Amino acid sequence: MPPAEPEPVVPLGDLFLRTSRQVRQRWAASLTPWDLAPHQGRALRLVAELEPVRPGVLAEHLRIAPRSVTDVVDSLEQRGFLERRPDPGDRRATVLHLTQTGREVRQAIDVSRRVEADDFFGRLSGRDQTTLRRLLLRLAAEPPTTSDTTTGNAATSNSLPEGGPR
Amino acid sequence: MPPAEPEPVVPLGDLFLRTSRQVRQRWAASLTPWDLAPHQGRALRLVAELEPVRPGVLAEHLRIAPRSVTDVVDSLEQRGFLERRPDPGDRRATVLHLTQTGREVRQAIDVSRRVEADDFFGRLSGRDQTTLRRLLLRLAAEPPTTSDTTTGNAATSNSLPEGGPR
DNA sequence: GACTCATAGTGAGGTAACCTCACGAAAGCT
DNA sequence: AGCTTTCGTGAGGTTACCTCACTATGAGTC
Repeated sequence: MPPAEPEPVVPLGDLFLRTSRQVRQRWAASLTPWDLAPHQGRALRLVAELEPVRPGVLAEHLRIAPRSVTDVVDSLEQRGFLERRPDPGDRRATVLHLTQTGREVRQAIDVSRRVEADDFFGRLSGRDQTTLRRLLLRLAAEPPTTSDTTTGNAATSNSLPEGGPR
Repeated sequence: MPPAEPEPVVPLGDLFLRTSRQVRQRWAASLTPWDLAPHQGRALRLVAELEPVRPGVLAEHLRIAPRSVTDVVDSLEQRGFLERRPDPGDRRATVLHLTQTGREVRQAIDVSRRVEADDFFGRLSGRDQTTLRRLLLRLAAEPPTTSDTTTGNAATSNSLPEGGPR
């Protein structure tokens, strides 16, 4: 037999990324009615989740530099989705609160998002969805080993202070 | 107990995105030895795949505007990974070819990439990997619904001409 | 209570990856 | 021949990030 089949098997990683792009597209689509960028959506959700939260903490959760959070918060505050209040316990600090509008929008997005997800993953049977969840949980679970390349920095869970190479 | 539990079950979409972030991180890591950005890696791979390819076509595959391809190509040409040659059949046009270096780098990245993927997905049993592939294939398969613009293009959806809302 | 050092948020200014618009050169149609 | 389209790119804009430097405050030490 001559040379083996070219084996056009798509590598798992490629497949995964290709699929995730669709998921991201849908998530972005859930935001368009409010004309929000994905990163704003993420911030909104996090603020809702951590409700009285300081910008610095938000920065950690978003994995961006504190300075960048200022901008995101600016944009959301300007839109009336959240507001800055002085932190009663520390006069250097600020705490972020959702406004009523912000809360409503957040919820509406959440619904739309869930609808999108159900639609997308609904193409799998219930059993398959459960399986997928199990597999993903296992993959997402542990910050995998090291296999570190560039300067022994903590690879995967890279906290924000490092200005990662973009 | 009146109000039901908040059900802290992570939505599938979230889980998926969270996992995909790790995959992307690894893919980016495969590129750092050559100091390439992900979008450069993608371009390199595509050029290798379509070998004598015109910038415009590359733009479609990358789903970015033709003008943006010029920049990407500039950067890769400057690094000596590919070169522009006049298109013999159309003197307005240009065709892109990988250089020898480009070809080598492309291949090295490919290997590194596969290693990363194996490492990551290796946390699943062989059976589970097969299952995952099956599920992903089903999800990635058909660009569900949505009005198709350019007839049955294999593309996921949105071809480039639309400047998406950013 | 004053000294020192760390921390919170932000102004100034930079970069990278995109974008649109406009344009010259060549191609294609009639 | 003209008219229209297509190819790639110059010019200039936007966005989402970044670092550095700074003020105001807090916390620890004497």
